[in-house]
Amino acid sequence: MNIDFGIGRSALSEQVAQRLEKMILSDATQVSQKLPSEQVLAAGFGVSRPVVREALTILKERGLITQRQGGGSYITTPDLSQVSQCMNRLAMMGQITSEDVYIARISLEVSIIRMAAENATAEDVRQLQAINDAMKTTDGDVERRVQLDMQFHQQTAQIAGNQMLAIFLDSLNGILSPMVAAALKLPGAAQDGLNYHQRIIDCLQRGDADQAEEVMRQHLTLSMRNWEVAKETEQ
Amino acid sequence: MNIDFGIGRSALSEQVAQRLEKMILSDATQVSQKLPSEQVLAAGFGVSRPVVREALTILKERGLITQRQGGGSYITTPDLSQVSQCMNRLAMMGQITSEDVYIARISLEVSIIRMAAENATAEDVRQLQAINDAMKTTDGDVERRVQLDMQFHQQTAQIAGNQMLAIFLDSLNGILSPMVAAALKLPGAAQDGLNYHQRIIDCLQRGDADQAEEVMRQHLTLSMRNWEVAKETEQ
DNA sequence: GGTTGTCAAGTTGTAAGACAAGTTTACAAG
DNA sequence: CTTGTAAACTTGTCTTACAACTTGACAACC
Repeated sequence: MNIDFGIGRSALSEQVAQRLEKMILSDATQVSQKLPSEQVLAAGFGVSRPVVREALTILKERGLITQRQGGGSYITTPDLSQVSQCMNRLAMMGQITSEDVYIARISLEVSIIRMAAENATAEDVRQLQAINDAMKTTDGDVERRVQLDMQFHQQTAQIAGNQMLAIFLDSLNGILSPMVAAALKLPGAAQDGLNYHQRIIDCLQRGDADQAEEVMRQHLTLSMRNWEVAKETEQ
Repeated sequence: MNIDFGIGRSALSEQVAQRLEKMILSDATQVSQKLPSEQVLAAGFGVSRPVVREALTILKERGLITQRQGGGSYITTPDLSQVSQCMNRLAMMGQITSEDVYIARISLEVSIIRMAAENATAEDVRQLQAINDAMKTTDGDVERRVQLDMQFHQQTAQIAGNQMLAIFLDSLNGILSPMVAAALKLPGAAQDGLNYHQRIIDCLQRGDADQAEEVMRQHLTLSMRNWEVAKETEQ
């Protein structure tokens, strides 16, 4: 055995993974297609089955394939939440500061709300209103309140209709959630948030992008200040 | 053997990976610390060595550890480029449209250049000028020209001083590069870009954030139009 | 003919043992 | 104290084996 298919002798599994990834990414029409069995792949690449398994584990982690025991390996499209998970790890390892995240949030959402105001339909406005109404009935349940809050802002990104910006915003949620939760502890902050949301909804209904942008900027700037204060008092 | 440490019987390696990840992320001070050997881990979790190896492969893919043959496994901080790689895969698999990416770019860079104008030092301006000067001497070499172009914009993000926005912008580069390269094929586009860059540099030197924002928006909007035209003529 | 139950083949998940390749450590020689 | 070497340790790969699960075909039955 040990037939050499042009693969060097170090980091074998990495190289096999790279080859397979190239094959998969080269043609997006292959989604849901079945991969050859691990045995066949091992024979084809001239390596052992464990090496192929490691390569497939890497691809699985990258979201390019899914495996079912006894079923086989199938090509899939990566999940959008991967970016978010990546970001959370970066934050956990101290690579990103909370201030930067919040400032980035403001930049993103100001752009998003402008686009949302230009695109919003009556149905869109109704959904936002429903979320904001639900937030009014969460007295005490901070976790639920924060969840709905995030959902409100994520919904504006959906209305804006830009997938890229939606992914960016989503990638901040994991880091933002505890910060928003802390900011909500300040007296009046919860009601303030509701009011701002309502004003934003009204802007979207009128299609007033300029005003929506201004209100959102105020809303998030104040929210960031609240978080800073809450952080100080905790220490 | 087969001692049960509380881990179920399906997706063993996933569960081991999750446990190890929690241990690693729980304390950021453990960076560069050595993990127990695969044998010890296997014994500790009550699983076989291949299972531990798969778990470590997952962590390696997530950038949380590095392994050296004969040396051991060490905890590391994930690379910032991981987000970029993620995004490239999403784009490759057709999850993101090029239009969305370019619009997101404009949103990001408009915010970035404002912050950059407020922070820029004389040294920062000098570096930007150096990049732009280098771009003037790349006649014909489109690849080099695009590379410097991206570097110019990435440098503004560094000047802005927000790590989060810098990561976002960097994550677009892989998708943006071929688009910028296509746009540069139009007559006059290259010279136009240089002029816009120069105007932006001047704004930063004066600390004129409003003007910088306006010029950047013009620059990128025109660049996007050029790409759209170039794309049409190619087909 | 259509449906269903059963079985065999194929596939992934896990285990165990072995060796190769590289690193680290300890110790002895200088 | 330095240096060289050997032993122990660790990761990388291979092989074999079996368990768990899925798929597909085939036969029995309605």
